[in-house]
Amino acid sequence: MALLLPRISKTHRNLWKSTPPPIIFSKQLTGTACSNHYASDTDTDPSLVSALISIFTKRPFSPDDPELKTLAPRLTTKAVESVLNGIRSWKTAHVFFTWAPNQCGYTHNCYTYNAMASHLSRARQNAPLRAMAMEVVSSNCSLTPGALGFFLRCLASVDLVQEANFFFDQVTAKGLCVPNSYSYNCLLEAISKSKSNSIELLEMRLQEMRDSGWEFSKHTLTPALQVYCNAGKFEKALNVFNEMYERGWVDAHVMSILVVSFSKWGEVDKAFDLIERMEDHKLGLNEKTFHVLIHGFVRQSRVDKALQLFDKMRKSGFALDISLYDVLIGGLCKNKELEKALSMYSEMKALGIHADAGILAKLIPSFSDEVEMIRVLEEVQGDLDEEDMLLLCTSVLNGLTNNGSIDKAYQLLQAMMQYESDSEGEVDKILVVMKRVRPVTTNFKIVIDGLLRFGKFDMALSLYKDMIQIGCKPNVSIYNNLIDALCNSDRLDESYKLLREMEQSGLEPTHFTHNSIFGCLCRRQDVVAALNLVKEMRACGHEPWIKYSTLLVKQLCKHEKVVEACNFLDNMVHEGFLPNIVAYSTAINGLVKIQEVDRAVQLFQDICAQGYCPDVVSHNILISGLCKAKRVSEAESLLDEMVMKGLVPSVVTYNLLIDGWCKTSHVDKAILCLSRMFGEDREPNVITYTTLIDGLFNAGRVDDALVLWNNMGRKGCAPNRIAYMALITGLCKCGRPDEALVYLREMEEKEMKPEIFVYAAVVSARLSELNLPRQ
DNA sequence: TTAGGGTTAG
Repeated sequence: MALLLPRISKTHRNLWKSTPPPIIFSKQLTGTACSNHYASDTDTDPSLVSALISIFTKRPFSPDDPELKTLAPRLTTKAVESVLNGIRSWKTAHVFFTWAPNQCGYTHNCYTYNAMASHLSRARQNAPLRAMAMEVVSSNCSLTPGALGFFLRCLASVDLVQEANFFFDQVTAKGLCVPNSYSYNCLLEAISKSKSNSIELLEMRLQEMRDSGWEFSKHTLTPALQVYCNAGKFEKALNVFNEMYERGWVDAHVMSILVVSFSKWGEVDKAFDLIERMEDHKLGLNEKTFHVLIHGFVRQSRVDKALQLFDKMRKSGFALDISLYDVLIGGLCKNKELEKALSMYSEMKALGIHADAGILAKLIPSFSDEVEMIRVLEEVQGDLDEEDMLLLCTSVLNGLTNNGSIDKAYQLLQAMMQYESDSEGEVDKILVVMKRVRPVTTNFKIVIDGLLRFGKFDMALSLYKDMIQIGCKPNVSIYNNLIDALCNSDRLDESYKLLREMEQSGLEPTHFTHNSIFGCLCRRQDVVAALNLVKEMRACGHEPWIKYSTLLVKQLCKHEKVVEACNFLDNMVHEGFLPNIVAYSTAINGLVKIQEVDRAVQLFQDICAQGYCPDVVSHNILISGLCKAKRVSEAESLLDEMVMKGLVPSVVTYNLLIDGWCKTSHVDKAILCLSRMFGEDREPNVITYTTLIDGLFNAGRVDDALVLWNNMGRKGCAPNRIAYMALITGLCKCGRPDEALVYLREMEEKEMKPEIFVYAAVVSARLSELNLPRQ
């Protein structure tokens, strides 16, 4: 392709460089190009042009108008161009444009094509524009590079980017045009408007330009920057920007491309910073960019910056329209900044901008009381159609439900259900308004959800039945919420009934539906039903939530049904749902709790062999079991094993061992364990200290216990109720009731309530001191 | 709308 392009002399190139193309379509472009080309034409006869315009715009238009026959022989391309530019309607222009080449001796040229193309692109008439591009090529119409650029811009302005590329290639291949850098820049601008990633195409065209000796200008690099920004290619975009910066080509348009891109990339602060730097250089954003940025900032949940931008826009004197208020009020409502939203609403009213249903729907839930919400609805109802009224009614129902006025919402929905019924004699005006709107599924969902939130399950169920009654179909979400709420109150039969109704109505249960019921069965410890449901879930490809499986295991273990718990886990494996380490740890803990330590160890080893990697908590559970069984040395070996595996023992791990050593009368080993904690940089907690203090008292080492108590305080570890109770009972056990009493008072001063046995210990110790003779 | 659960002291 590049071979078709002639080498251009340096002076010629510089000419193009010094006259950059205008950014926006301009009549001047068409005019200038035309007058140059048709310098030899006789001047257009104004009477001919006005006569043609008059005939073609006259209603009814008749192609057989005798005057046309006399005018036809005088037709020139220049006249056709003037007529096309003088007609307002694209359709009329098209009729004239089609009529002209049927006249003897007349053929369109590139300027008449462009005049028509301009009409079609402004009217967004893509199909005829596309057809015209093909016609230009097939009719072998020559184009100047400027005319080619203009046509490309027409195509690009209606997103016919592929067509623009194809057209460019066709006219160059057929030799109808020798494109220059301007034509290329127009093509690049078209490419930069493409919605799809067009980096490859851009780079290909840039290479073609280089190969043909065309110099790059601001108008070459601006679309390049746009393409890289659109594709999120930061590095490449930065390179282009730097080049533009060095050449002094950065202008407000270039900056706007960057600002909008930063906004799209979520870098709102950077975008804002850039805007402020633009202001320092007296570069302003245009109205469209302000709009794009305000919408973009709100989309990025940065209403703060959007508001600041809105303020700048206001100060720059731009018109503030409803769409801006809409997006800002929407953003503020979403952020729960209701006061600000309402103040924007007042501001827009003061400016004489009428809020539409969309804005009102966003605002209604911000009103604090139901009277106000309902008043807005009553006020605007005369001006709105049914669709808008439905939007507002939905918003009112939402607002009432969120405000806790669920009964009012229920009452209004009941009124909507009496759609178009007789309202004569109705006292409550709002009910009359509501009866004019037919309720839809969303309305039922809002009120049913509200009722469920307030625990009014029976009302919710009855509303569900009502909606079916009036022919409104419940959706998945309504079924899920009803089923979940019923399951949470253990109303299992009704949940199953709804599940079946859901399936019969053609709706597929989701994993949430199934898991609601699965959770209920697990809470009930109904292993058989749970496994049956799991089979059903497997058929649907739904995975049972592990938290419920674990819950079932825990419940079974709590009731000493550890064997059943283990069997359940085996069955889950059989169904293809592998329990995780947490579920297994729960079962291991169950075994520990019924003193089946060997079986606990066995299960632990089994799952290790299956490839599970028990974590710190799983190890702690086993260590706790071994300690309780007084197999503390084995427990300590397990600690070493953990470390070898790369696990970092937790405070709980050490606490368990300290307790183990204390309870087996090896307090010194427990103290060693505490030192090990310090060595490992593991901060002991109140449980560590309490455990050891209790151990020291039991070993009769009162002073050591008291030293540790004081150390604990010094280390900033505040004793809690259990720690105090251990200290007091410990002192009593060691025959120091007076000191015990001091700490008991201290404990009471801190408003910690001791258990009865603490008082009993003090009393008992006191009595021992008295050494009363046995009766 | 939806997960993540299991271990320690008197």
